[in-house]
Amino acid sequence: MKIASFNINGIKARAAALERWLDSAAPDLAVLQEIKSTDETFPRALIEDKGYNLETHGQKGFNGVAILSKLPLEDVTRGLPGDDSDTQARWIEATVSTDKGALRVVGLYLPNGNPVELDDDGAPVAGGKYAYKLAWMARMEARLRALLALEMPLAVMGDCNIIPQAEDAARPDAWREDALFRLPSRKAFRRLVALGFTDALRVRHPGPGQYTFWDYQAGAFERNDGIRIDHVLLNAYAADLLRDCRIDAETRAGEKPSDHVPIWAEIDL
DNA sequence: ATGGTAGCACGGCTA
Repeated sequence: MKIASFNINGIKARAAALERWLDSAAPDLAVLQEIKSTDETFPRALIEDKGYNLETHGQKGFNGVAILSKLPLEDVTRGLPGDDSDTQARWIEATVSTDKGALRVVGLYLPNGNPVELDDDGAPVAGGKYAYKLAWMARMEARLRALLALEMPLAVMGDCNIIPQAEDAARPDAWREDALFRLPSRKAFRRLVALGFTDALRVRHPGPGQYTFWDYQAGAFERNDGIRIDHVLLNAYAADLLRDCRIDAETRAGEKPSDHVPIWAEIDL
């Protein structure tokens, strides 16, 4: 089973690019981020006409996540628990089953967190975007603990808005104070991974220079000024089934591309 | 310190 994650940066603007990728990569399941669409206005036919089931968790204008799958999507849940006042659509879950077993899948769009606002003591300013990012990651930890307790294969995939290590950026020094790379962000992410996850790309293809995002501005892609922020995290049950993991970087060179590219994993299920 | 690009939706926010 080939599972993938792709931040498409607007489903309406990305119809052609998404279609090209679905036809060439042919994932069995994919989580999408930044659909920037409500559930009602999502162009479902684009995906359903290719034989995929589709579940969306949308929002007008911003954010929004979705899961598409050739297998039926079971036990679908929407939203990250832990804060009823949070209206941002950044989390969706579903289960798929084959004759070999079942897989629980999380599709997530972790908050960017910029601009970083700190008080005089260096603490994140309450109500600011950076405080929201860290609080969201604390809620994510609680949900991941509950999912790990299911003791079944689990894939947590999406735009994590975290550069895990210096080797995951072409110019790490340019990101030192950024919400994607500053030390408290990396520590919070490391804490999540340490709950019991494997970074699928890192174990299959270790080393620097593997990016999933290049800014639209200042010719970042042409200069290969990229960062690795889209991740496939597998619990031990799923990591035991991992065959391969790759980044489809060539999609960034296509017509009207997203600023992110897909990452996929082949799982023996 | 600023500006550079893109999406949504048509003004300004988000990234």
